[in-house]
Amino acid sequence: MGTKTRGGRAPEGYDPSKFPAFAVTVDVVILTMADSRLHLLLVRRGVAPFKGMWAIPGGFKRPTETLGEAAKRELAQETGVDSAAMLTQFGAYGDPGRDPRMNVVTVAYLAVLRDVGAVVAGSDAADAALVPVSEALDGTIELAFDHAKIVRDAVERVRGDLDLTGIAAAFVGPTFTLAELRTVFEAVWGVQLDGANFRRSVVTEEGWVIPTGRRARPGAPGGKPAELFRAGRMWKYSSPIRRSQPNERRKGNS
Amino acid sequence: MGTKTRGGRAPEGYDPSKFPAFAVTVDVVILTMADSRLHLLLVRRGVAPFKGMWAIPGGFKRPTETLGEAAKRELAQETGVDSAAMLTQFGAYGDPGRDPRMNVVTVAYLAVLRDVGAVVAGSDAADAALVPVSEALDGTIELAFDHAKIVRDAVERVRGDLDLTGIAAAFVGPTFTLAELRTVFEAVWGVQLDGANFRRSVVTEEGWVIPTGRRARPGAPGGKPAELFRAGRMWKYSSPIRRSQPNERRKGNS
DNA sequence: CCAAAAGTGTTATGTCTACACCCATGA
DNA sequence: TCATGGGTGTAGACATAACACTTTTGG
Repeated sequence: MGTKTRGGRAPEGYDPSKFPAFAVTVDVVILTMADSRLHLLLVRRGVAPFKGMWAIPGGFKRPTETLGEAAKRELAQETGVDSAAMLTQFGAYGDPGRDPRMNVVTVAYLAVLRDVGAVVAGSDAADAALVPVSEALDGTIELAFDHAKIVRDAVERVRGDLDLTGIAAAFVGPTFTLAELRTVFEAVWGVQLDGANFRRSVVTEEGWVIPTGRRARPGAPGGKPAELFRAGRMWKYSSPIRRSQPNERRKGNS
Repeated sequence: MGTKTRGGRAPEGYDPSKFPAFAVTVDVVILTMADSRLHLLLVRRGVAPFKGMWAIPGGFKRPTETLGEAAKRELAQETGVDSAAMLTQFGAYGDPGRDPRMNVVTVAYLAVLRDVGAVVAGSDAADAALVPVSEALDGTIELAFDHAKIVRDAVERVRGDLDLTGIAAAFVGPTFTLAELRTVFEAVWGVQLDGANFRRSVVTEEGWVIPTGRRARPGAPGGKPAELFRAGRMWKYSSPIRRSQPNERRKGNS
């Protein structure tokens, strides 16, 4: 950050000790899988503005905590989940007038959880709900503030990160079948994936999934018991232009 | 954003009208190519704290402008570049104590330009400099505040975005040779790329570069004149797990 | 003519897709 | 034993990396 710089040239009109005051909030987009679809945790606002409208959970940052700690605190308050849940900062929003009361800049985090369903069911159903993201994206559910845009950005982030980071594993349990993991990819990307090829991609690629010896029990209709895996380091860097590591360093060609 | 929500349950200890006040600043990491290496524009701080130390340009956000507008304004102030330069928000930083004077949250932007060299040379050389990013990353140049981390994050962002967005084109002129473009990839990724294969990747992939009929004049040592291209829409979504669009929708396999 | 850089051809190797087929289970 | 999903095999299509070769310039 830092006040205006550049020596004495071009004074900025800002005295470092007289800066415009902002409220800083942290909002958390909480995503989870339910019913094979991507869902979003929303809370109903109890106070003006936008009273009674759905919004993503959030609150003021405290001067004594980091942004990440604030996000973790909000997540724990809303869901009771205290763990090292996957929390990713993905954007800051500060348009003038986005909050009619005052100047607010919000820093948005993405949290990926499993089993939020139980959490929501356990809390007061009137003011917290798990809704399909599609309904938030297409406007079926109207959101307070600029939260519609924030949710759009969050979903875009998940789509892009899914195959580059281990974020997919956060949607499923500590151990999971490849069918479960595949469902995450299918829901987030909105496509159908071939189970056979998906398995090969994911088990071939180093560091994605680690087989536990165990197998899951099949569901009602039977079927071969699926292998159970746990998450690996999951890291992958794909790219249209391949990096080459030739024997001799080459420049250009010829 | 939004005050604490969730009906009347669990009052937060925060009155919406009595929020902690923060200064919000916008910092811009300005990257450019020089001497076939990735460079970074730094300014020397003229005021405490960190007086005399190098820092990335930045300044207070005004309540009447968006974060993006603030970044654009800072960029223009520092470089004179007013154009629709590639400006990407990539992070927010708000650790307590990151600014010893007050509570500051900064939103960081990445700007990619060409020809910053001329701009820097034109200004007072004592308080602005173009330095290789490697020197900022390895600590050869010590930066004020948490700017070292901000620069690291910016470079990481460019590395990831290079082949997914059109950001590479922002490093070169409105028209460019493929050798110039390749130099960007090589500098940012720190690799050597085969010129022949690079050309194929980039001209085959739809929407990356568009041939102008013209050719560049070869340099001193001669060589065939290179074709001049301009940037296309440049978009690409690569992924380790392929999306398939089968004739019939399939689920799983069998 | 020579060196240097741009651009094209070529080939072995690897990866991906689609789908056939086998396996293990519940009912 | 039948339906259902899990898991393996595989052939053709396609993409990639490495490098030989041709083209076009400056000196």
